[in-house]
Amino acid sequence: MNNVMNTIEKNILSSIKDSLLKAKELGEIEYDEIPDFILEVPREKDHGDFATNIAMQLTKQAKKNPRLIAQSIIDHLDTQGTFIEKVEIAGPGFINFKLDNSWLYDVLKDISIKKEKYGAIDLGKGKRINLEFVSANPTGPMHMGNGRGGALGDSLAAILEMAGYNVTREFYINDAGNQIEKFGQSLEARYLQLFGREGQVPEGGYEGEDITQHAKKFIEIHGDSYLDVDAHTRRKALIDYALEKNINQLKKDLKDYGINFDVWFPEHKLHDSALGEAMELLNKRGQIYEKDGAIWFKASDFGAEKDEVLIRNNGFPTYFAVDIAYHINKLKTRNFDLAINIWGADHHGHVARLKGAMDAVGIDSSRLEVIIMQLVRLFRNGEIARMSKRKGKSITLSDLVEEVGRDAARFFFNMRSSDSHLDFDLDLAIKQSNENPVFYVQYAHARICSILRQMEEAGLSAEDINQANPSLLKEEQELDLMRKLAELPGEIEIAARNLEPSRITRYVLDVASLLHSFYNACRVKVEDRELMKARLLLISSTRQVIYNVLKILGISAPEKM
RNA sequence: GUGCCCAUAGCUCAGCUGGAUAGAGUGCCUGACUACGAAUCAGGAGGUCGCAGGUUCGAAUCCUGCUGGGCACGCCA
Repeated sequence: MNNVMNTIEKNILSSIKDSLLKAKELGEIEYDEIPDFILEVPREKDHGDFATNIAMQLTKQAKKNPRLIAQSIIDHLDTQGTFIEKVEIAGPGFINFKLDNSWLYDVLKDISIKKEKYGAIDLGKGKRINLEFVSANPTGPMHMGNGRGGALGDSLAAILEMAGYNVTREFYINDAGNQIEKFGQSLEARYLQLFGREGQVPEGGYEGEDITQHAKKFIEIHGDSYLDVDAHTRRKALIDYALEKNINQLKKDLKDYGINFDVWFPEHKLHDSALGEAMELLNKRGQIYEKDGAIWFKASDFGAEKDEVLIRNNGFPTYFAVDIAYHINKLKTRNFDLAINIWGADHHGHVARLKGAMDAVGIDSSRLEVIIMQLVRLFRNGEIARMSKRKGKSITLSDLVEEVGRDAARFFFNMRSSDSHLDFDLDLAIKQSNENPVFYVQYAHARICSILRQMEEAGLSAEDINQANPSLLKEEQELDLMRKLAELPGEIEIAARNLEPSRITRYVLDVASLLHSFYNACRVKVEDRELMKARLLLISSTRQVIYNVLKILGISAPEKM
């Protein structure tokens, strides 16, 4: 999908390259290869619409002052058929391109045609991505880390889809293994205790009130019928009951949070055959050995710090072994082009060995991307809040959504880049004022909708607006706003390449800010009917861009507030 | 002790593969509603980019060392 800005960049780049060739033929600039250089939108408006550092990058090869090189390039630059109006040398040797404003008018047309699709690019070319995120343990409720991971993952999925990838949102259900064992033992302990029998929550087990609640509810259904059966049967019944309830609760909480997964992948599926096949594969390739009664993977041969146990001396597989089988399933069995995992910082030590394991079984580990997300701290009254005041226990994701709302929660979690620690200010998130950035953006959207509603009073239809003449828009605030709207496809590309949704959050804040500036500087409802139509087209396009971005972020775009 | 992440305005953070005078929000100060939503806008003050070296036309950005904080180093997940 081509877009206005992209086309212009391509044209300027090819003009520069043509000019360089001519300069070379004339002996003005010597070079073997064109070095890497940048064509960017400069931060300073005085530096034009686009700028390049090509002349500075050529100094070494050309052995010439960059400003002289820049002059040669400009001398031979063919600007026919481009929007370039003026070219200047600036600073140490930048070449600044000032464009005719008419390119911005094309952007408005582009938006009015593409609508919800404006911003879409074909970077991904339909490549299949498996994006696994949240994957909270089904042994209890979700916490802040799951909230951040959920917001990050879902928005990243939307960005990648916008960038032309085919994305599967996946949740891995840890419904097997050691922690489920502990879960069962904890449930059993409470079950027995409720009948006055001896019961002990195991070391590292689950002490939370929710475990007791499960046991009580279980008793309401099954009474004492599991009191005198063997422990294995009793635990299995308790686990089956509580796990299903917890998983259903996870699904409900995530849905309330605006996240819908395509695949819920249960760990127990891997224990049938995938795990054995993975072990066999590693064995055939000579990547495992036995020591102290356990089976080890030679992870240190593949960039990890040390070797890792796959099968414990009690015969049970480790989490790591199952994870290897899971990622073989993703990248080989299901053959995704790329698997992206979002993990909390406390799992970062796992990255090198899992990538190593992929290489060891012959899967290119660059097909596995792990986003490490730093931890979240909640603040209330300027202090770290760990406990819910009302419930007296740790604050869950559903507590947070209940308190601040889904929009604020998702916006705040996507305001910071994933590798920076996130301080979540609860007081700010619930504030319905100008201090709260999520309201700032939503207000811009509602404000536009309000004006558009009044459009009919002026006897104008959406049709009339789309036929408006944008070249009437000449005010500084109008041009600035249009320039920003033009950047959306480029922002999507950078966010997709860097796997960084927070970039989009900041972008939409900029759009809202420029809209408000425009609004305060220019009236939309003016006497001049043609100008009014053009301005309506501008705000209607702005509304579309805000809407598209908020949709990516999973945040509502209210028409009234 | 070893590895990974972080350190930029009073506070919370941007700064895309090295580029021009380091930006935004918030807080503080001064202004703007008889006009489309003031949940808004315009302006001002506020910096040794943790410290010290190095690489080069150019470093907040890359390299090395140090300081301070987070996380991880288990036959847990």
